[in-house]
Amino acid sequence: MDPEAIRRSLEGRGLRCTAQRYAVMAFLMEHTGHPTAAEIFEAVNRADPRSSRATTYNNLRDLVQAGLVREVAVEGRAARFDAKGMRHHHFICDRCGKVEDVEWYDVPRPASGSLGKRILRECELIFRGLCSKCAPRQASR
Amino acid sequence: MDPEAIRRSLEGRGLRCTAQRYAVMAFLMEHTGHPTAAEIFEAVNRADPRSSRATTYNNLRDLVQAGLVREVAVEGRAARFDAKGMRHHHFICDRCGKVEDVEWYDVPRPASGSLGKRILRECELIFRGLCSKCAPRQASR
DNA sequence: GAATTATTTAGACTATATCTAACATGATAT
DNA sequence: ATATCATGTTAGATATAGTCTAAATAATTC
Repeated sequence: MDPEAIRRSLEGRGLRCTAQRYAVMAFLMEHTGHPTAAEIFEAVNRADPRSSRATTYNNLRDLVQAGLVREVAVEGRAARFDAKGMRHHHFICDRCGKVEDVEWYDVPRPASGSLGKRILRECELIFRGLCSKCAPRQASR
Repeated sequence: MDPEAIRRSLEGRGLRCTAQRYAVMAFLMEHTGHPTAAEIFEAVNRADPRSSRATTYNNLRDLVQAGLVREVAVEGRAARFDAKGMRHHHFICDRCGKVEDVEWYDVPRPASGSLGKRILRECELIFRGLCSKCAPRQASR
């Protein structure tokens, strides 16, 4: 992943490219497995530069606000993050909570009448069920 | 709402119809505004029977597992619940976090190839943006 | 390089949810 | 009816996830 590209995408959104912020963004781009904030914090701190927990959360918040990162809320579990690269939908495993990407396809928008005065920003599709690891186990219970 | 119908739906799922559990279910059926666990706990305790916090959470978990209640995870906020009555999609306000229902319409399923060995249970659509209350305010910032 | 602004930090704090172990209740069998 | 047993409830402790604060540091601008 090109470091300059990351720097540019941060600065293009009005965010300074600090070592800590860069580390969060780079980690998300290299690890597409939807890590939690805690996992990102740990990963970033395995090597220099160090980053405090507050900074990791701050940077995740900033990156989400800037539209570079997506947060996926998972019921009863910590939020998970991914860099907004290629568009995709999400599959969440009922059993282990894993979040996986599902190939993108267009989703029909709701009739404008049912939205009223609301302003629609985005439309996401979430599939639920059992991931390929959990499916066999569940079947045998 | 018919108390007998609630009792039957609980027992049909192997859950005893206790006063506390009934209260949670009845509250959710009467209040379609997606309350949080804390709100449900408070509401149930405004009148008899009393219910502890743990019981409220236990019952919500049981009801979700039984498929009678849906949990909607909202980023950075407490989970919200609704009785699974009529099928609907959800609209979540970026600004105030409110969860609103959007009229149901069918969503095309993913190509079976992109699901692999996963077992698909359901498919939900989440719209994001600004609710009708927040839309005007945001425009003027 | 001084001033300004954004960012980072450790640790306290808040919010949300789960766990524990004792007790109560409802269902079943005798 | 009463004993038995599984299910449900409870208060409070504990865990987990995330935010806040105020001081220190780093980046940017003048």
